[in-house]
Amino acid sequence: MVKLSYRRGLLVSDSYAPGLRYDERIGGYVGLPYKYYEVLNYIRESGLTVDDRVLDPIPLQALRAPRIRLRDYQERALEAWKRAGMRGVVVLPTGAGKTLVALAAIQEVGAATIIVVPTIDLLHQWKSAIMRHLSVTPGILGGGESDVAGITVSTYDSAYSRAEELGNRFVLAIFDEVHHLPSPGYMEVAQVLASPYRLGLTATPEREDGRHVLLPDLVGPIVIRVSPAELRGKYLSDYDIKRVYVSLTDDEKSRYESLRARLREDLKRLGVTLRSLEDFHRLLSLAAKNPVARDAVEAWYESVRIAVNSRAKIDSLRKLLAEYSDRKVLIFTRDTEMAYRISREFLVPAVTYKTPKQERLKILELFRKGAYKVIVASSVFDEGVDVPDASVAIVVGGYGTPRQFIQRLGRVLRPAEGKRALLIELVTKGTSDSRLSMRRRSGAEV
DNA sequence: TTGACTCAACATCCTTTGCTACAA
DNA sequence: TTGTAGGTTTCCATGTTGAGTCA
Repeated sequence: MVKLSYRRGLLVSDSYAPGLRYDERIGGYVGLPYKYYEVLNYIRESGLTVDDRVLDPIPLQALRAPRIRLRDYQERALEAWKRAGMRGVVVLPTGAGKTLVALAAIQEVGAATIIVVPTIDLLHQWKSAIMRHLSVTPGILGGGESDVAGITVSTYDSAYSRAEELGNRFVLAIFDEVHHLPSPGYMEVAQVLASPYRLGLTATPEREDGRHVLLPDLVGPIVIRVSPAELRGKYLSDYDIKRVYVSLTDDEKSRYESLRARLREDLKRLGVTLRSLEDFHRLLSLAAKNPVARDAVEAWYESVRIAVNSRAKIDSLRKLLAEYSDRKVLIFTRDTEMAYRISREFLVPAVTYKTPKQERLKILELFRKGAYKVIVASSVFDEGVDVPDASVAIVVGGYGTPRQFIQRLGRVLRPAEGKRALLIELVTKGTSDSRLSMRRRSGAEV
């Protein structure tokens, strides 16, 4: 008989299993609680019996709401997750109803569940979805609330600070926007939870730092992946993606070229070549001590700024806004400077991280009602914010990540009668901006 | 309760017209 | 005219958020 228990953020066993190590002080084998499922399976497969005292789930009132009706692809997602032992990541595009799949998973498991989300906005969205579809009031951890219940929604930060105390209280753990989970800090949330059943939700699992390779260990493998292209025209609005190429002005061009020459010269002096992201990281760490490296980084940063925020994009934007004056338009920029420049030039409201919360809500509300036809935003609307529907997205500037591109596209894909959405990318020819554009689209599959 | 503030954590951050070649 | 194809480590800047503190 093997004894298995949970003690202050640790899984404790009186006999060995993979993932556990011997601890002198405890006088037994210990490991991170997320190994519970594996350890339990290992012991059972070894033919031993287990005195399992790990989980102490919070009681959950019977879920009386009728079973959630799912669309065909949502049903496939749920089935794939169940087949994988109720562990894994479901990849669905923004607006395809990931939440419903998760709520159906809660009904399936029928036991204490924690849902972890990255923003307070999502905290509230989940709360209302749970009340609407499951007729249960969930506990809330985060945004000033601290209330634990059979179904609890928490921010990553609050879950992190209370993980030890809550580690063995939930049977199912759902991680919304699960691509955040592999970050060094948030990862500990997944590791301290003993929850044997796990569901990750995202539209874009891949991370620039490559840490998404940790997801199978923390949550489970990707069990289904549906791209926006598969749902267009039926469950998501049909769409077109266009590119509009612009050129630098003579003035910008000479500044851009002199900055690039400065960068090349600095790199030559340093004996550094930039062939990979690692090379660039090396340059960044060098810049902390070395003035030539610092100058190289400055020249690089400034040249990118010129390319991404070129004057011709403003002119091009003017034409596009006139052409689509009868439609709701979301403009996305790379930085706050360009967002405010566009806001001044076209007299449209701008939203950035500097916009006070109340003002942001007001702008979104007026956009929803149609009083505002155009909003310009930096990257604040990329994720975790309930942005009212628009039918045209104009990407003035952005990162080179497929994730941001997919998320921005997702902002115009909410289906409506007779709607055909449009995403227009403004790209400055012959500069690092075209490389960024290439990179973000190459991985996006849209 | 609110708002203003600070702090910590997270995310992004790469190649340059060359030299090839070929498909859409 | 545009797109294609690969190797693996700790922070120059800026942008963004949640939590905590204090008035």
